[in-house]
Amino acid sequence: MPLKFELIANDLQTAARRGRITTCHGVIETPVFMSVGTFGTVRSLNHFDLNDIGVQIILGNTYHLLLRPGEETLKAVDGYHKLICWNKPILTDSGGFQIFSLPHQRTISEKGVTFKSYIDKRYVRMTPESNVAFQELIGSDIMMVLDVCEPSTSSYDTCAQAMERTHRWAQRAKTAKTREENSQFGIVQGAIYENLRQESSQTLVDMNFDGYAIGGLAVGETDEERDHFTHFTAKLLPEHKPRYLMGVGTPHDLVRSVKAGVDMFDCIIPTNHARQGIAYTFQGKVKIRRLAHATDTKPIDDRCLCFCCRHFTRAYLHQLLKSEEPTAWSLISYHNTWFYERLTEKMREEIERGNFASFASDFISNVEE
RNA sequence: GGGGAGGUUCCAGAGUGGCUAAAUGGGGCGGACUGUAAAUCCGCUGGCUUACGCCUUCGGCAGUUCGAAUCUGCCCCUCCCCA
Repeated sequence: MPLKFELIANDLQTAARRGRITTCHGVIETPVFMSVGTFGTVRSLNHFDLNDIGVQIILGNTYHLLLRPGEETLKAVDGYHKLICWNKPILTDSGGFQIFSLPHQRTISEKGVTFKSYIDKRYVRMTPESNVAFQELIGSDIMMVLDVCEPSTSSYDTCAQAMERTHRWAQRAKTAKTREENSQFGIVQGAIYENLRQESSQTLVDMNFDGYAIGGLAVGETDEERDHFTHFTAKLLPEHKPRYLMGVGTPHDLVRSVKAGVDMFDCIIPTNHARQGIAYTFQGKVKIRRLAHATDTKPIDDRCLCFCCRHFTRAYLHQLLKSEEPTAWSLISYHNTWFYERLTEKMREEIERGNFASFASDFISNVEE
């Protein structure tokens, strides 16, 4: 059966809402942050870590999985959940973003896209239909349609054309879908043009997807534009379906976007920035590589209850980072993922308590970005 | 005591008459990263100045030269080998 989305509470002062998504692989409490696990693992964390942290759902990427392990392996092992030994929900991105963002050779036509594999240089073809078939083979709980992503700073005409193609591809993906248990989300495009966002939302809503993503943000626009278009687009999406803001973002982005009525997020920031030594806390960002932390015997955050903060000091993490020891990346990734999880958990509680607006404004004004 | 090597900007270490405020690393400081080809990338790092530029730097002192981190003499200091 397709996913079920229930609204548990609506904030009275903002568009924030508290919801619950039920999939074949379990329940997801929203707002939710989804950890990015492109290749089958949230980089430098293992499944025990993810379970301890309380990670509810991870992302996979159709583009990467098509190149490796590929169709044959996934068929042989009976899907991605089994391959990666993960029995909670998985959302798969279609790869639209990779086709847009990777600097390799590719040609995009109405039929689909052909690109050169960065692994073995072979040419790979992908159509909206083959993309769905592959995501069904993956066994994704939530499949994203193949979209056309443009930098948000592109011209109106470019963005309009990308959006229109995204719509046609969305319809084809919808038609190609054969399995009930793999839900499917449409992706709203339209860059930073209100009328395009409006048209895109309406068109996709008419196609009746299981949920809707706001795509094409965090690809070149300013923070203000991103915030504006998140609010603007979220409002256009149906109340009774999950809303997913793709690829976003910083802790501030999350709080602002929940306020706008977004239910789902994913972002590489907590794990990617962890590898650069950046730790996130309710007191702001901490750059562990700074000399100031070389002898700092405090944890990243002395109020944090995560494994890393309960056992290790900034001085130790600093030492590990300077020594390029992978343990640093795991520990800080652990902490950051824990922080994102606690942040979204906190937002869920505050929405339920009817206190979200004040929490959000405190967070935005007091926590250093 | 005899023989040898060397002292360069925070560190290591290039440079061995002008293109040198001095390569390259490291360290430090700052920045970027938002649907992960990221263990990545980009600045700055003697002083003053917005800048042009000026001033002070290559162990010390004294020379040679139009010009010296680079050549000469003396001095100081390190290290290695042999006794």
